Amino acid sequence: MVTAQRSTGGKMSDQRRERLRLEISREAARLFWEHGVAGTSGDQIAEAVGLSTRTIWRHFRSKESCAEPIVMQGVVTLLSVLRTWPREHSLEDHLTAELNRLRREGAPVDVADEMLAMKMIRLADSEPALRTAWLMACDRTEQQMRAIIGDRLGRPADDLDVRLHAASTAAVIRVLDEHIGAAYLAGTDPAEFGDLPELARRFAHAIRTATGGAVGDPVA
Amino acid sequence: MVTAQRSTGGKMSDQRRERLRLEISREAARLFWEHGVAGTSGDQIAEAVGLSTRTIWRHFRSKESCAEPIVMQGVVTLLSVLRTWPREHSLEDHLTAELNRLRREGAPVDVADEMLAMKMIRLADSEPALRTAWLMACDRTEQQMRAIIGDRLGRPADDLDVRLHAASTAAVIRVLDEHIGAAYLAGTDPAEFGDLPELARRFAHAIRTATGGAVGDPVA
DNA sequence: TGTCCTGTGTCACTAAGTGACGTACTGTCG
DNA sequence: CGACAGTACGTCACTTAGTGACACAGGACA
Repeated sequence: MVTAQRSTGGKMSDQRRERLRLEISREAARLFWEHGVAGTSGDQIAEAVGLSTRTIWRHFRSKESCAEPIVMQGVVTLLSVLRTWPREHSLEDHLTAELNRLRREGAPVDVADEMLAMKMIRLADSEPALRTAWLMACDRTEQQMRAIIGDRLGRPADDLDVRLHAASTAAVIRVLDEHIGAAYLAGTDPAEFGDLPELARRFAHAIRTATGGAVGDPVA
Repeated sequence: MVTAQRSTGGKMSDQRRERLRLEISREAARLFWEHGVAGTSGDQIAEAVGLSTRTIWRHFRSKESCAEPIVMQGVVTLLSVLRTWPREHSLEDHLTAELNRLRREGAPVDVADEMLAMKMIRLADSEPALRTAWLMACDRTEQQMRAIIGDRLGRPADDLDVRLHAASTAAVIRVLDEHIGAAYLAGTDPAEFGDLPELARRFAHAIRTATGGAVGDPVA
């Protein structure tokens, strides 16, 4: 009976674990933003989230890494949209349609979380510790892009070309995220980014360029 | 005591500072490889390089970051070659010519350092702490690529397109480095990578693809 | 009900990293 | 040459990130 996954056992589900990590991350990010990373202790994070300090270290390997889940929230939407990209659609069409649909039906991630993510990325400019967290989050993005692109190109995820395309794709997503987040926090008119089709077009164009056109078109 | 030649002036020159950081990094990397990161203490690094532990923390903000300089040695050659890329040459031609010239005249970086760099990148697969160091080194690569590409395209280094191209370029350099390093450490025949023109061609092609052709051709 | 199993709290402990202060060396000005 | 200024380094006390060990609570399952 080892084969079937014990979904409802005494063991904490992965989903629940992720939710807890996200909750810790939220409080940590808030404190980081208010008092800086150096000015925030593990004890403070633990107290803010209502857990013992020991439990914090059971869920995160370091203080900086507490920021990773919330920082990932800045790209999970895009990632989940890419994961459902049908082979017969172009990148532009799919992104536009899905982002529009999400806007209508309500985004899966909290707006406050996205704000926190932007703040962390902003803070990463001056705090090397947070920069590592952001880069690690982008690294995980890249891993997922390998699966998505590998699947789309009909090649293994560890194929060299797939890895190259995934790395470039993750890189441009990161840069666009940094750019948009910085502009947003700087007070640029949100309407400028509110135009979903334009936003989708920019992401799609950047990804298409970064992969030399290998990722973007419909595939047979 | 290390008592390295501190010949010039009251203030330590940036070059001397970098040399010292590299020396510390070498010992740290060697210890990380032999005993793992967790199995290496700051005291051990200090003793190995002949400095006090306090001085180690004056030069590095954390234990993991001690690996950054040596890990950077894996890309400094390529970076320095790219920095001297004349506008009227194609990427392929310049890379081939320069890498050949370096091979003839003797490489600027120690072979042992490159081996250590590969080992660190390898170790980064299993040690998250080292992965952050590797990613931070790649991040610095990206900063330098912004200057190189911005200069070549005749646009400011913080231009969005320049940043996108730089990010993609740094990403493919990273992936190729990981790929070649892993193969090398796995015992693949070095002759396979010893073919400089072929290696240069692969890097050039990857960069050209990752920038949609914007980086690679001669410019007027 | 009793027995696993797992997540968490408590406490003692190791080690990463910092602050403060003293010292030795080096170049500079008189 | 000698006093001065600046900087890198050593020493030591100290804070805090992070771990190991063990006990306890609560839910699943017989």
